[in-house]
Amino acid sequence: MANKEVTIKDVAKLAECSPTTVSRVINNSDHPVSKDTAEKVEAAIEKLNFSPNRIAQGLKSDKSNIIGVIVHDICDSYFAQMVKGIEEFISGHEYIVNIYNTSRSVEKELYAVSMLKANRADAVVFAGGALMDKEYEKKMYSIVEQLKGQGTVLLGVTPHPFDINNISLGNKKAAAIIADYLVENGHRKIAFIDGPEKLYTSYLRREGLKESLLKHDLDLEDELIFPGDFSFEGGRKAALKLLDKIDEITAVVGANDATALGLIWELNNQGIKVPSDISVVGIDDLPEAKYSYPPLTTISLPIHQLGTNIGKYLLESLTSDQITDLINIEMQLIKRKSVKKLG
Amino acid sequence: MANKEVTIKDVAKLAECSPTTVSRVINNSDHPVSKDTAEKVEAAIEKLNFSPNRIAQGLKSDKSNIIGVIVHDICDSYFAQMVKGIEEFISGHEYIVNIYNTSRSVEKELYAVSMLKANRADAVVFAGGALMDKEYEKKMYSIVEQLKGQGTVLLGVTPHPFDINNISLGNKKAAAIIADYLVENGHRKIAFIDGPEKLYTSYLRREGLKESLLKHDLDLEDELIFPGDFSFEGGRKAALKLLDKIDEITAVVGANDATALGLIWELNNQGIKVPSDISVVGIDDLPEAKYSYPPLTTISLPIHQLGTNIGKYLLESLTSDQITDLINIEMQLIKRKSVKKLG
DNA sequence: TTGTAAGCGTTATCAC
DNA sequence: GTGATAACGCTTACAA
Repeated sequence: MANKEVTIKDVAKLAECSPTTVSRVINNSDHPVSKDTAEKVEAAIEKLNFSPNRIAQGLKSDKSNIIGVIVHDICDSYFAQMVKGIEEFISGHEYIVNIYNTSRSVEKELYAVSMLKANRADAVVFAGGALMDKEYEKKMYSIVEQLKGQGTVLLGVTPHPFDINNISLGNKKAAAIIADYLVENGHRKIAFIDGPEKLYTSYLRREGLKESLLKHDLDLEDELIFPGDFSFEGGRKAALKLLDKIDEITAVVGANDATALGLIWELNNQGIKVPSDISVVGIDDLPEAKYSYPPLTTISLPIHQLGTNIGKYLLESLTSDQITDLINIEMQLIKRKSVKKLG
Repeated sequence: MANKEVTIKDVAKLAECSPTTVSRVINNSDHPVSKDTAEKVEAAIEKLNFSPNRIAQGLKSDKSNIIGVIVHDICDSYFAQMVKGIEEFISGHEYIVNIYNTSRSVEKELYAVSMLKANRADAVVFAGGALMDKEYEKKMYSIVEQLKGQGTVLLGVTPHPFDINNISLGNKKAAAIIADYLVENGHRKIAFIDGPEKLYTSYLRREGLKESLLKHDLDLEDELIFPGDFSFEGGRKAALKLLDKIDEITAVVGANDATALGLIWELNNQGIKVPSDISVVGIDDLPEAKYSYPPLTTISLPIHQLGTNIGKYLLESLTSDQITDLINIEMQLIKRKSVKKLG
């Protein structure tokens, strides 16, 4: 910007009419405009390469056309998929998709939300899971309420500790399905590579596994829960720590696919065969999950489709008055080659 | 938005002063304000949870605080890295990072740019390579000129066919380094898996390889150039086509890492050993390149750092008057295990 | 069918 | 130190 901008006035002057008329033309207003003037206006717009200043329109209409998307890490395939889905749907409808990477830092989450508030975002998607942190909960609660006061459409993926519409991803259920499947295949001693410590999603997946195992009278022992961080590297490191207990266990569940993939890689690297020596399962079904050695058995959460659903939901909430459908995500156990059936 | 927004007037009323004074406080203006009133204003801001409407500020100051980033596909690790780098730097400075996925479609590229124009973006990064397409060149040229007229800061990664500041990634040089290395290792018959057809980056990498091979009196034969699309899947498909010629060639260059990785995977899958049966090289050095079987020899382009450099450059161009440094990217041959030294 | 004027929330200019 | 007022580019009553 900064330089000289073509405004509605310039168009009006060239078309020899008032700015009002120009406005009516560009907005296809139902207020009548004679064909003659309309054509003159169109011609002027064309000639001047005019496009209405959406900032100004936004100020007037009390809409920013900004949709904030808060993720933990766009380099994580999981988030990239989701963001892409959202963007596909939303950005084609003249919205600005504004992303924030927070690295699961409380500070950055708060920063993102305050920016979004200051920019009067029309909608905000909390695409990353909630943080289990007192400060996060308290301050987020407050600012989210302010956002609501502004009329912002809010949507969370997985539960969040403030009062917004949350899409359930069925994290507990996913882990439960895995537990059942593993037990069904004769596994009794199962280890778990955890997700990020403060992340609620980690908690849900861990507890889901624990609870379901308990139903089979099995324990997820504390010393078989290894720390992780939802990353490939985290999975690799966990594999190294797992080595000590490798003879005690027959299967490992990674808190997500990235973890499971890193796990498999390092296990292979250490000469341990998957699944003959040990079985591995993940959650997410990332595109790369089918290309590991062996291909990863996992739970598919259709993340990209979730993204487009989110986009659709937002668009409906923002523009139409009809009640929008709930968003349902169907998960599915994808049986590939990383689990062995035990005698 | 839509509901009731807290404005500077509300703050003024509560602090018993004029909006002007409030404005001076929130902007740390050098215009004097008594300590007393300043405190009352601060208190009122606190109490009302006021944050200035950046849309309105933008209208006034002729700045949108929007930085557009146009990529081909955010799910592509290459772009995810770059966007993350840009976002890290930029978004912390109160800018809105607005991304567009264009899937290398002329239409979507144009759409993105016109949106960015309408939103009076302060800066636009053409993060994806240029398309080799007449319509793209012509229409882009026109709208880019309009953007320039608005004072938008423009930056291209790799050359673009319109007059903007472009960062050279050294695509030709990267391919040349690979050619030299392969020849040095005794390879004479080399195949190439191409990138997307209309993409200028593909052209550069292909020509770089061709030219450098020629210096060694070697030919990159047309029938040894296989189509690809910069994706893992594309690499896999190419591997299948390559099978026919497998006995003629000793090495394959993937136009990027994703391609090379897909190639290696499918080659393994077909029982062909890398590098003992055939050598494979990529370009980019994605994080995942070191985890293939065998780890991929490639050229490292520090994409994430490039992203932060871009962020820095934009910020400087936008805010400071001092001349900004050029952005230099150092490439490097990363020798891993996918190339065999021939007799 | 067209146009005038007020106002969206902010800030720069110019008084006082 | 403080505050009216106009203006940014646009839209929306309200007139004509």
